[in-house]
Formats: sequence, C-alpha cells, structure tokens
Amino acid sequence: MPRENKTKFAVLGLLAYAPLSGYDIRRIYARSLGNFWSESYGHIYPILKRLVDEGLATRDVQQHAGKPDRHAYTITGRGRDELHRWLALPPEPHKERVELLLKLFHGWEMGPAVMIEHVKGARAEHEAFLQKYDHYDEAMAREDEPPTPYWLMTVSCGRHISKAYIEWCDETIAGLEKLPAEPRRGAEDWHPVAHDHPEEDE
Amino acid sequence: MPRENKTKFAVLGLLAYAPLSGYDIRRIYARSLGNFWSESYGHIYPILKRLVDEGLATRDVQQHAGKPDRHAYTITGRGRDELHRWLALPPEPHKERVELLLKLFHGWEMGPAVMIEHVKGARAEHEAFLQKYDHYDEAMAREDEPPTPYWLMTVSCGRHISKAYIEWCDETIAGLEKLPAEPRRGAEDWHPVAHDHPEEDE
DNA sequence: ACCTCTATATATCATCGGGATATAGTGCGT
DNA sequence: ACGCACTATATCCCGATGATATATAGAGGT
Repeated sequence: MPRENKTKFAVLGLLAYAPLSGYDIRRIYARSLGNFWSESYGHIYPILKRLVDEGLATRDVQQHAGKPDRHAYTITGRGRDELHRWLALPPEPHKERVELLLKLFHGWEMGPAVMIEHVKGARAEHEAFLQKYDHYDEAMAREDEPPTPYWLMTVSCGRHISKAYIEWCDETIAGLEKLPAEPRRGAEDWHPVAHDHPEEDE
Repeated sequence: MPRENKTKFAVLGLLAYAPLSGYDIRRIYARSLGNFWSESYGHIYPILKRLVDEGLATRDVQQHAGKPDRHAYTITGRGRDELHRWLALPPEPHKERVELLLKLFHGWEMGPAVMIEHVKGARAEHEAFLQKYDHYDEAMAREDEPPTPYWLMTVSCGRHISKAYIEWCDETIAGLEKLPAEPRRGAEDWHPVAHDHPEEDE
C-alpha cells in the first residue's frame, strides 16, 4: 500500500467541523497543535483542489467588496467517510529528526563548549513552550466555551515532553561541563561500524 | 539564507571518523541514533556524489573478487571545515509531526474507543524503546571500547522522552475511559476559528 | 498626510526528505 | 536445492516545506 498523504486528512479533519479556507487551516494548526503538527500553504492549496476533484469537499467562493475572494471548502459525506477510515487506522511509527541530537552525536568534533550552548538553547525553547501552555490555560478560563477534552490531551502531551526535555538538558549540561575542553578530531581508536546493536528497520 | 541540507552534514559527520560507504552510513544511523535521526538511500547516494563534486570528500572504489564494488568515501580538509561550520550553528527550531496527536486532536469524530487503542499502541512502542536502550547498556558493558559520552547523552535523551510519553499515555488512557462512548460528529457549538491564541509563526 | 506593521488571502517554486523497488552476489541453515 | 538474511549501489516518485510574489484593509505612529 502506498503512503497516505497525511496533509489530506489533517485538512479533512478541520473541514469536518466547519467550512474553512486554506488560510484558516494553516492558522488553526499553528495556533493549537503548532508544536506537534503544522501545515504549509505549499501543501494545503494543492490538497484543497484535489479534495474537490475527488468529491471529498466542495468549494464555495465568497466575495467581499474590495477584498480578495474567500474560498471556503465544505466537507462532503464521502469526505467524512474517508476521514473516519483514516482516523481508525493505527498511526504509522513515528520517525523523528532532532537536529540537536545529531549535532550532539558528533559533539567531539567540536568539544563540549559549543554543545553546551546548543543544549541551553533547547532548554530555553522548551521553557517557552511550557509558558505557552500556561497561557492556553488562562485563555481557556476566560472563554465561555470549554475546549474539547481531546485538545486538552494534546496540550498535556506537550507539557510532559517539554518537562522531560528540560530535565534531560540540565543533566546533559552538567555532564558536558565535566568533559575535558579539547575537541578530539578524527578517530584513531573508535570505529562506529564496529558497534553491533540490533538493527530494527523495515 | 536558504535552508541547509541536513543529510549532507549527517553524512560528513560520520565520514569524519572513518571512510565509509553509503550502506555503512545508513546502517550506523539505524543502529545508534535510530529513534532520533535516520537517513535513507534515496538521499545518501546523491549527497555522496555531490560531496565529491564539491571537493568535500573523495571516492575510493575497492574491488573484491565477485562482490559488487565497494565505494568508500573519505572526508577532505574542506569537508571537515564545512562540518565544523555547521556543528557550531545553533540547531533550527524543531518541527514535529506526530500522527498520534493529530488523530487524537480529531478524536471526537470517532469516539474514545479507537483513540484508546491508538494511545495503547504508542505506549507499547515506547516500552519497546526503553527495552532497546537497556540492551544498549548490556552491549556496551560487553565491549572493550567505552562508548563516547556524546552517544550516551543521546541515549539518555531517548529514555527521558519515552518515559514521559508512557506517563502521558497512562494519564490519557484513564481520561479517555471516563469520556462518554458516543462520537460527536459535526460541530454545532464549537468553532475552532473562534479560539484566539497567540500565533508564533515565521 | 504618510508610512509601517500586521492580518487576511491565494498561489507557485525549488528543494529537501524518504519509502518502494530493482539488481545482484555471498554465506548459512535445512 | 531452496529460501533467507546480509551486503551493496542506485533510481523514482511523491510527500513536505520554506521562500517568495501579489493584493487589500485597518491600526498605529510620526
């Protein structure tokens, strides 16, 4: 089975609540799921066209005097069926690409000083995330409509992860500070190929 | 400034230790950093060619009777300079795309039962990661060469993150079990657009 | 009155990233 | 004799995304 285009379902998922424009869709993900899911215009607009072609959504052009046309998309019955089919599928195993860890992995080419700065940067980033999650709480308390329990669960996930990162950052900074300052370039006595851990790939 | 091709530096980083083939590079990442960085052939082979064109690596074809030729790549002085330049750069803010959380975000289209299964699946995945990290410890204890402290730090990060996920999964499963079983389709009284949280995008 | 910044809004491009697949020889167990 | 796992290189197609172009409206400052 070929890979599924996840943007397609991210878009259908929002259209299931209300008719929206491409601009709306990008903004909603940026403001709510931002840290765990984001969509870019370069993918949203082509997908919206495809949804109409496949009969999963309909397009409704609203004109406002002067302003550019607003293209609102509405999900169809078949679109909702397609969304439900995908939601029921178990998520594909999740591949991360954490640039910080790639740099740290090659840390001894540079020595610990630079890596300490990088880890401190990551710590600050996650502190900012935690603050953002607290702002969410305040905003929710002010609003009349209670947020969905599902959204609260995604925010809680963000909190758990950021707290874990901050703990790890603190441990790692302490560890790096104990290392000798000199970078150790080239490898005379270490060969990464020699390590033989089980490889679990496709 | 245009985006940097990260595979390029992931490749240079390994070549800094030893001359390697494309196959080696993919295998090393799969076996060591696997959960946080992976590379595919579809990107490694073109990059290796480019590195030679740009004078950042040299190619050395080794022939073995019968076997296919082995193309070993060796980093040059300029390649090492380029690697150091990139290692010193602060990592770009890291964008995640967690399919589980996207599905959970749209959970009320399906009801909690399906989401409980998804979260249980993620819990099992992270339990398996923790077990793998323990196997690393055993393997390291058996080997004569101690692993680099930098690699130990990346493994420690994996442990922190997986423990955090497992905690969150347990909380979330408990929360989902308390929800009414009925899915709630369509939205009469909730409009995602209405929420107005600060948007921190580009 | 002018200017800048932000928000709304659609769209395309180039490049990065990665799964699927083709090809092929070797060594091992059954 | 047969399949399987491993070593090894390579290409294709599509998914994902940052950069950029184009417009207009309104808020706020000088």
